[in-house]
Order: sequence, then C-alpha cells, then structure tokens
Amino acid sequence: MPATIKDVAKVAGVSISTVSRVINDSKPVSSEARKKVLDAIEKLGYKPNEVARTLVTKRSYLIGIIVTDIGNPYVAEIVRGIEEVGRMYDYDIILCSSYGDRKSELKFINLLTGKQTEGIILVSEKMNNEAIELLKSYKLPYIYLNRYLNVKELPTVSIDSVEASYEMTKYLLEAGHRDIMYITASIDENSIEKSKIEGYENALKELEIENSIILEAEGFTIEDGYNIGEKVLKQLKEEKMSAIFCGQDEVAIGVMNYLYDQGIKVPKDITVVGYGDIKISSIYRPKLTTVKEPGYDIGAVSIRRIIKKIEGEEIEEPQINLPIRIVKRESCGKNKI
Amino acid sequence: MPATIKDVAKVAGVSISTVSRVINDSKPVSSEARKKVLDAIEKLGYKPNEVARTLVTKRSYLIGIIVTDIGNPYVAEIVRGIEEVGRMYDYDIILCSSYGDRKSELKFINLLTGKQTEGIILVSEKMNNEAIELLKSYKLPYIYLNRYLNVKELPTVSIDSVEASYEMTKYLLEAGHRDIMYITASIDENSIEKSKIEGYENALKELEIENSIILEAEGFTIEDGYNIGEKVLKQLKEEKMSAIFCGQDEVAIGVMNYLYDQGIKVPKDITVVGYGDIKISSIYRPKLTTVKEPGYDIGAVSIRRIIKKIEGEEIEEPQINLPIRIVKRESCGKNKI
DNA sequence: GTGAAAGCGCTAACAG
DNA sequence: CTGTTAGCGCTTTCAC
Repeated sequence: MPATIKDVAKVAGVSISTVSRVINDSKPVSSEARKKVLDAIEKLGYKPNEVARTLVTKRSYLIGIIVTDIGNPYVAEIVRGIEEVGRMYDYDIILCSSYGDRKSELKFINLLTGKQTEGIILVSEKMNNEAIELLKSYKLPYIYLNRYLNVKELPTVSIDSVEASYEMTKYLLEAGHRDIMYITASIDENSIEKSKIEGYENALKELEIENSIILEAEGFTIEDGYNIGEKVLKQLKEEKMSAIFCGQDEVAIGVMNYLYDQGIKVPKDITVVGYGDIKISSIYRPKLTTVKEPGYDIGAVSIRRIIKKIEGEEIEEPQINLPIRIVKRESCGKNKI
Repeated sequence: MPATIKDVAKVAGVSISTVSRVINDSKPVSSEARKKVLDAIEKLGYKPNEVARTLVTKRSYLIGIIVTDIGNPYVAEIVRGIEEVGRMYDYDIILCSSYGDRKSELKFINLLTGKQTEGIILVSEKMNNEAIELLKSYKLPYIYLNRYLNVKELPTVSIDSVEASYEMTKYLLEAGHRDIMYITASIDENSIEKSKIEGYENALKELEIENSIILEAEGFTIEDGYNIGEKVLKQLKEEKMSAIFCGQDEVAIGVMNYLYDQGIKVPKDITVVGYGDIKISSIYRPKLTTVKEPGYDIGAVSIRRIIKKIEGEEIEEPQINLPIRIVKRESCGKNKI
C-alpha cells in the first residue's frame, strides 16, 4: 500500500491540510512545517494519488484521442504532435484505436468521458454523425480530424486542399508539363479528393490546357496504386501524358512500383508526384515529390486549441488551415514544352 | 454538470446503494426497482464517473506505456498490439514518449503510477538502470522491452536473436552463398547485435567457412546504411562477397539505396538481407528478405502477461521468446556454389 | 431486497 | 499560518 497524505501528516506531525499546502504550494506554510513535511514525504516515498485529486478538483489533465490506426504513419505523426505539446502543458493522453469502426468510435467517446478526459481528439476516416453528435452532447472541447473529408462547421485543423493541389499542379506546369494525369480514389460527397481535383483543374484552366485525364483507383493504398498501374500505363501511351499527379502518396508509390516492374523509369520516362508526404516518400527511390500534409503540426495545433479551450481562452475560428508546402524531390522531371 | 449517482437515486426514488447495485450487477435488486433505476439513468443520460470508482475500488484499468517514439513504425506496431489486446480485457492505455531521454523515462514512471496505472510497459533503447529500479520499487507489474539490448533477469518479451540470425545465415547458405558479409552497428555490451553476430558465425562455422567480414555502421538508420555504402562496395569488390546480411532493415535499405545510386542491381548483382521486417521492407523495391521482429505480437504478449499478473494468475518464466520467422522476398538471389 | 453510513485520498472553505 | 471539516462520486459493509 502506497503512503497517503494521512501517513505523511502523521509522520510530519502536522495536519493533512498543511501537507496539501506544501505539495500544492497553494498557501503559505512556515518553513519549519514545510521542512517536516518534505522530510516525511521523502521518508515515505509519498506520491499524491492523482485519481483522488481529480475527483475533487475535477481536473484530470487527460486528453482522449481516438484514432483509426496507430500503425498508420500519418496517424502516428498526429499522435506525436498531440502527445508532445500536450506534455508541455502537463496533459497526458489516453489512446484508443477504432480501426475505422463507427461503433468503436462511439464506445470510446463514452469510455473516455467516463474516465473524465477533459477533451477529445477524434481522428477519423469515414463520416460518423452519431459520433459527432455524441461528442457535442458532452460539452467538452473536441477536435475532429479527417484526412479524407471536408468537414464544415466542425472544429478542425487541416490544410487548404484546393490550394495545395493547385500549387502542385502549377509546379508541374512550371516544370514544363502540359499533359498531366490526375489519379484520385473513391470520390464521396464532401471528399477532399474533390477539392484536390478542383485545385488541379483550376491550375490547368489558368493556362487554358484542355488535356486532362482523371483516373480513379479503388482506394488509397499502395496496392490500389499498383492495381491501377496497368490502366495508367495504357492511358499514358495513348494520350502521351508526361506527368502523373496522385491524390495520395501511397497510390503514387503503388504506381511507381508498377512502373518499376514494367521497366519504366521515374522521372526519366515519366514524372510522378503525390500528396501527403508520408515517410516512405522520402525513402523510396526515386524520392517522391509531394504535397506535405503536416501531421505533426495538425496534432500539435489541435491539442493546443483544446488546451486553450479547457483553460478558458477564447478561440478564434473553429477551422484552422495550416500553411502549404510542396516538397520538391526526385520523382519530378523537367519536360520540354 | 453531468448527472451523478445521487441524481439517479433521487429520480428513481431509491437509495444510491440500489443504483450502484444495478449498474454493477453486484447484488440482487427487485425488478421494479431495477426498472426505475434504468429509466432514471436513461432519462438523465447518466454515466458512472470512473475516477470515483477507481478511488474506491483501487482498480483503474489503466496501463501505462512509455515508448521512445511513437513515430517509429516498429514502436507503433508494439503499441498496436498492446492497445488491441488491452482493449479485449477492458484496459485502456496511456501513452508517453520519452524520445530516448532517461530523465523522461523516470518522470513518466512516476507520473503514471501517480495516475494509478496498474501496470507499465517500458519500450526503451538504452539501458536505464535507474528507471528499472524505480519500476521495481513500485511493486506493480511491468515489462521491459528493448530491441537493441539483451536484458537478463527482467520481465520481457522478444525473439531469440542468436537463433534468428543463425537461421537467416543458413538460409543464405542454402541459397548457395559462401561469401557473406555482416553489417552491424555500435556493439555495446549486452547488445543484441552481439547475439546476431554469434548466430551468423555459428552458421558459418557449421560449414567450415572462413571468409567472414563484419562491418560496423555508425548507427541503425537508413542514413547510416547509406553512409557505409562506399565501404561496403569496396569490400564487396576486394573480397568478392555475394551477399550482405544487415543487422537492421534500415541499414539494409540504406545500403540498397547506395547501391542503387551506384547502378548496382539487387539481387542480380548482389544479395542483401535484413533484420526487423519494418514496414518499408515489403514496399521497397526489391522487397527485402528479412527476419521478422514481431512488434505486434511482442506488444500483445506483453500486455497479456501484465493483465495476467494484475488478475493474480501465475506467470511462468519472466522471459518469453516468440517463434522466429524468416520472411523470404526478392532481395535475396541464388548463387552458384 | 434495501438503505444508512463509512470511507477511498485528496482539496478547499472555514474558523481560529 | 494551521487544523477541522465537509465533501468529490462511488462501492461496500452492516443492519434491517
């Protein structure tokens, strides 16, 4: 049994209030009393029971975070950002993985509030209105993060995907490419993919380029990218495209894997760029030119906002957009115009 | 203010003990009383306060986990295993990242015990005796995980690295290779690298092969692998090696990156194998043949053991070794003997 | 089957 | 400055 405040008080020969005062530095205590208390704490190896504290102060210093899968490097980056800046403000995080299951998201929201977390960050992939409603119903600060969906009216942190893909397309254009294919995946309503396509088309329109092909992969994985490779290659030849802009790095890598297997060289024969800047993108050869989705920063800003709200500071707008960055690497080659 | 057990009791017109009995199903309650309570709970949207519960039952259902860096995919796999099986037994995990800092490890151990976690899993990279002593001093179940160090006498979960590297070397031998170079990194005392070298040498000895070269990289990163590339290439030519066994996948990939940049083809010109089976290894082209370090399983078994201990089951030996698996992929070519 | 009461370890008035 | 006391929200004897 660990020592309690009572034990300390007894050993120090003072009341528990005095002990409480010294450990919290909440009210003046005579230096002799303080010394006695400190000695007793030392002697007993006393550590305050945070659970008891939480019960009375109603402050748990716990932030709940529900992710789809911590094994996803992008998600891991977000968690890293959350954890690291949370720690700066003395908050701990408790982690739940939903594996994309809507029911689990609901379950975890309940579970976390039961544990008295003071805020929740939900990193989701599919729309889950039930979860959002539940989140709202507990009136605690929350942030909703979704890499694939545009969420209006919800507190979130992201980058402007229309602008990001506009910038990337412009970069390709400036490198001399005029025939740029875009590869997307499963465009749902409100999908961020739609915004990316918008940005892509905006950039083409500016130069009055008509030749635009949009291909749709099955999904967002490397495998999906690989699988659409054949189709891409066919189009590439028929339409003489010189660059491929993939809506996801994973897809870009899958496509490059396919091209590699077919003996086609990137960027010599064809330019491939992605979106996301996942870890592999800088390790893969050739290194992938891509749009940075700043997972770490998104996590960091998210928790910072939650903490602000917990501590009563005023929050500006509910939606924050982080600056855009095109990471220029090897997979993009110049093209003679 | 969320509803409390008192509110429920009042609305239901029963005592709080009765409410407690129905939510915990701990003692028989008349069906009419039960109904009234259930209705009240429904009406008020009541959720028990787990913190208050923890205070009285002394059960937090919280497991603390201290990792070096959640951004490391291997670590993420471990956490995934921990989280997923923890969840099966209704435990939550609270995550702390030390970034390899010894002081932080200590701080987190104190912090976690303060939060009344019932067990701790420490995923570390360097030896930190102070932390281990601290962990022992709180008498709660713990597991010490270290990918780089052999830890004797400490509760841990791992694979037998001597045997693993023996098996890999044998696999290379069976593919016809007789001139195998081993690349290690910073061999400290008790380093797992030493065990791997032991396994490598054991296998060579069995076939009475004398030609063995051991190179030492600066560290365990892809960059370190790349940096030692030049040296490797030189040795390769001078000693006519046909295969490279890297003690870490990262190093293997770095080396392959270097070879790629030098126009040398794997596995056509040279065989490269690794150790770890990190995610990139199956994505990289050519796909890397390697020894699987089963992060997920290690995490899963670790928490299972902690939960067993919490719930009073007897634990067998303190050290568990998981089965070994060689993942055969593309980077290993046959060699005429 | 049910309620009253004690107490988990702590903080925060409230008197002195 | 310090001690006494009343909870925080819940579980758990202990009587009835």
